[in-house]
Amino acid sequence: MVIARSAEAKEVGIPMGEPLFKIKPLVKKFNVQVLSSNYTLYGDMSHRVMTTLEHFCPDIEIYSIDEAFLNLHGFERRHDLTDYCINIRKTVLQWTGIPVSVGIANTKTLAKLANRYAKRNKEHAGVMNLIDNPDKEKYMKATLVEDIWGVGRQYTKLLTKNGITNAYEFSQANDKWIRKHMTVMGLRTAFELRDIPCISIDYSHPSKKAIISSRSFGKVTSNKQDIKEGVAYFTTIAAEKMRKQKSAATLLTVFLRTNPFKDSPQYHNGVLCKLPVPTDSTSELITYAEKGLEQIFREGYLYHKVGIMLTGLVHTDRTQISMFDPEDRVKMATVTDLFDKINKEMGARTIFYAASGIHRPWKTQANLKSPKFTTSWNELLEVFAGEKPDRKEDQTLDLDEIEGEYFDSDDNDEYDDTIKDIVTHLNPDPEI
DNA sequence: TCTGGGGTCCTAGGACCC
DNA sequence: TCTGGGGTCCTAGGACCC
Repeated sequence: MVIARSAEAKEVGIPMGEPLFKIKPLVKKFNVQVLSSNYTLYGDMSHRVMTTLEHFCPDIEIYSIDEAFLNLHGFERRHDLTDYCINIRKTVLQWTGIPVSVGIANTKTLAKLANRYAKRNKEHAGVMNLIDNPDKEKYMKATLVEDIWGVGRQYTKLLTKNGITNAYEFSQANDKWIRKHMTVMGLRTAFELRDIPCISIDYSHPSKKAIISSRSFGKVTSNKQDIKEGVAYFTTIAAEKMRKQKSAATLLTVFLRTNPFKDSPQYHNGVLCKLPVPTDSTSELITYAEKGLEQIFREGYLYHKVGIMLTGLVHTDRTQISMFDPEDRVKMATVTDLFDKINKEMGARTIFYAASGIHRPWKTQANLKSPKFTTSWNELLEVFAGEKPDRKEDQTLDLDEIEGEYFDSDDNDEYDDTIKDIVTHLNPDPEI
């Protein structure tokens, strides 16, 4: 499915949200380069960009993988803000190869608006300053309501119906009307467009309140075993993410559904499991997730997607224990720690619960994935002077092949010893 | 005739964001 | 053949408490 496009792809008419098979002719005709998403690579590059930005301004809110707000308050005394940001842009490009655009304004909403023009209009060189800008009203009038940060599809419909079509008109609309129809969120947006800051910059990295892990299957399946594996797999992923932010879950939701784009019989359902004691243990969570699945699974449907969600998150240091808890939590924590350490040092899924599947036939397709150039030794970019030497292994190894090599290798004894070494190194207690 | 005032927690749904 | 994944905030209503 198309989830991001370059300017060139937009130009030849590649639409957002279309499944690839529907746009094959366009792709062929214009030789459009198609890539499966590679979040490891994007995460690493994002981190490099953000680190670069911190050189210029320590007060930074990392808003998403590709956006950040910098608080330049006070910088105007020593710098021309536009020049300063042109320099930021230049440096990010030089250090990371990533082109960025910068919008400058007194509020976040206006900065986002400015950014749109910085990005689109070549003449602005990627930077656009709306502070004391004589053309500010002109730009606001040229911005459709649907392009305002905080105005989505539904509000666009509502506003258009009421004769409000651009950002300027929205900023001038009646407060009571906005409050009534768009709640305080809408009113905050309107205030921000009037240059009154209502959305503060959040420098803290608040921990997540919910963690979801779900995926569409590469192929629909009615096989309960596959679905059970999927549930265990997604639970593993979510639990690892949760442990990284030192949280434990009190609630676990399991959900599954058939393919809504098909004419086949439809079914979707979810169930919320209350955990007796907040936990971050993968094995315990898998147990509950499987119990949840038992409750909602129905035979005879072609399932397309399953997932789990962890909520009611509390800090691991502040969990309420139970007097009647049958589990040995100390032992469980030791196992979990070791599990995470091995996977951190040896690579993801070096050790995993068999419940989460080995071959995972239901795996999502990602046939066109780019290499993890910056985070995997096996996938480093190679540069050759002259002709490329003959090599057995291809540079863009498929994950399956990597796993295959690993497990099929003849020297399994050596492999076992390595594992043993690592385990004793990490935890010298022979009991564990 | 006339029936208070101030809270919490939970769930579901709706809007938005990247 | 084939249609993404992961989040946040706000509101309203029901059930309950003192």
